[in-house]
Order: sequence, then structure tokens, then C-alpha cells
Amino acid sequence: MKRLRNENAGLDAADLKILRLLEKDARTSTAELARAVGLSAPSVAERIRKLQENGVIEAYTVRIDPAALGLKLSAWLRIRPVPGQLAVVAGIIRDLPEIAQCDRVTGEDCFIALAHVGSVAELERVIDKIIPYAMTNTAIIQSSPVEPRSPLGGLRER
Amino acid sequence: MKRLRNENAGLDAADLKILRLLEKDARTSTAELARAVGLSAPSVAERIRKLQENGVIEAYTVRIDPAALGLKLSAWLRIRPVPGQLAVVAGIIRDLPEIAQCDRVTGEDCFIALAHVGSVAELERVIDKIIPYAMTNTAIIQSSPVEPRSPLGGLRER
DNA sequence: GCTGAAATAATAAGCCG
DNA sequence: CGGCTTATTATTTCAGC
Repeated sequence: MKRLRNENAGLDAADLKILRLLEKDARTSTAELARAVGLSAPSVAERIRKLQENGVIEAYTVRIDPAALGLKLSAWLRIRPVPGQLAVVAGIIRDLPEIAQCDRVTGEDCFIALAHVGSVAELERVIDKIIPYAMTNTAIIQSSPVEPRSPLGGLRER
Repeated sequence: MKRLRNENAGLDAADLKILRLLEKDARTSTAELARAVGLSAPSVAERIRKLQENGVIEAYTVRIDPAALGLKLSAWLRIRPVPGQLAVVAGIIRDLPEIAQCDRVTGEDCFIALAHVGSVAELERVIDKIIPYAMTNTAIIQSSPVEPRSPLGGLRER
């Protein structure tokens, strides 16, 4: 396997392959990973331990389909707080359990947030919590041309 | 444990607890999950099997920190294709490995996409692929007031 | 990083309410 | 049908090299 260590943030080709396989199925056994990269199982386990230690692997998690839970309506909210209310709005967003993720961004919109709800009425309830302190723009998700996929794609081969 | 089955999409309180624990750490052993919900390990395994079967659990995956890979720049792109080019733009987005997710949405922006890149130059390269066929608006992520969290939050207690 | 042994965990079979 | 216990198989972890 080609030597690439100390490029791509200190990860070699085996590390990248392990990451890609774990992204596809986090329950892949170390034995199977070992076979895929041509190392022994304990070596793979040690590499995974280090990937966690240096923060590359943040967590092992399950992807849950909101629609299967009855949350059939998802929406992106762009949120522009009125002057002086940014921290208040951030607090409100954090306290809304329907918000599954929220980033602070540059540009005229300060926040972009994802909400999963069961109905338009619930979406209205979410927006009404925010709207006293911010201008909002809501875009309902119709489909997902790119389902959440690996950030590894951003790595340029060097 | 209170009986809630056939509410919340057929999930009872034990199922929800299992899901919440797996979201926090997908490697939690069935024995530990069993202890948490007051069932035996095989019963928990059977519930998990059914949660996968009916699509609630879509996948087991690892969360990877793009910054730890050297992808220190992330941005939300709002993309409005010029008339007639929507399918072309969707194809281009799918083929850009730097795009980690993309939703089609209602409103004047047709797509909202997340990019992870190593530099402003790489971001420019991504935008330049799209811009012949669409108007774009780029918002750099500064921080994340709400790190990706459970869609279970959207469930109303009934 | 490897091998081989010990400890853990997942899975399967058979049984009960 | 959903759950429990026991037995078997697979996987992870730990020593020593």
C-alpha cells in the first residue's frame, strides 16, 4: 500500500480506507477491516483508537430516519436576529428540540438551522418561538440529491 | 415502563431509550442497553433488528471531524439554477466530492448544499463548477451553536 | 506491527406467558 | 408475539515478542 503518511493530516492510505469502511458500516469487525487493508486485527484496532484520540473519529452513531418516526416535514431555516438579540436567538435555537443542527454563518443570515417536525402546525410553533427576535426564511426540504456523505471527499490526493 | 406502543410511529418507551443511547454511542453493548431499559440482551437485539427492518435505523456510522482531516473551511451554498438547468446542476453537485450533503428545497433557492474544503482556493474551485449553470450564495460556517443532534427531539410526548 | 490466549459480546435455540 | 435463559460462535482486548 502506497506510503502517504504525513500527508492528509497524518493519515496513510490504510487509515483512509478504514475510515471509509467505518462510515459505510460502523459495525464492520476489526477482522474484516484488517483483511481489507492487509493488516492484523489488533493493528487496525490500535489505528482506530488513535483516530479517536486525535479527534478524527468524533463518535459512533446511528443514522435515524425522521420520516420513519412520523417527522415527515423537514425544513431549513435561515435566521437573522434583530440587532443585539443574537445570543438570545442562539439560546432559543438550542432549546428547541426540533432543531437537529444549526450553524452560525457569514453573510446576512446569521444562522442556518435544520428542523424535523410532524406537521406544518409544529413547524409554525418552532418559527413562532424564534420570530420575536429574528427575521426568518423557511425552505421546506423536497428531496435530497446528496444524502449525507463523507467529508473525506474533500481531501485532495497529493 | 409506561406503555406507549402504537404512538410515536409504533415505538414504545424502551425503543426510544435504545435509540437515544445508540445515537450517543452506537457501540453500546446490547447487555448495557438491556440494563438501561430493563430487558434481556436478546430482547434488545430483536428490537434493534426490527428498528432497522422498518427503516428507523438507517445506518451505523462514524462521525468524522472535517477539521481534523485538514478540511478547515466549511460552507453552506444556496444554489439557484438558471431555467432549464436544474437537472444539470443536480448532477454537478452529486459529482463534487467536496459536497457532503445537499437538499432540494422550496423557495427561490432550489438547492442548499454543504461543502468541506481545505482552503478558499478549493472553495472557489467548487463554486466555479456550479456557477456556469446557477446563481450561488456562499455562507462560511463560523461555529455550530447546535452540533448535529437527534431528530427524536421533534417527537411530541403524547 | 504480529501472534496467540483470555475476556466480552453477539447470536441462535428452545421454552414460557 | 414478545420476552427469558442457556449454549454456541464471533469479536475484542491483552500479553509477550
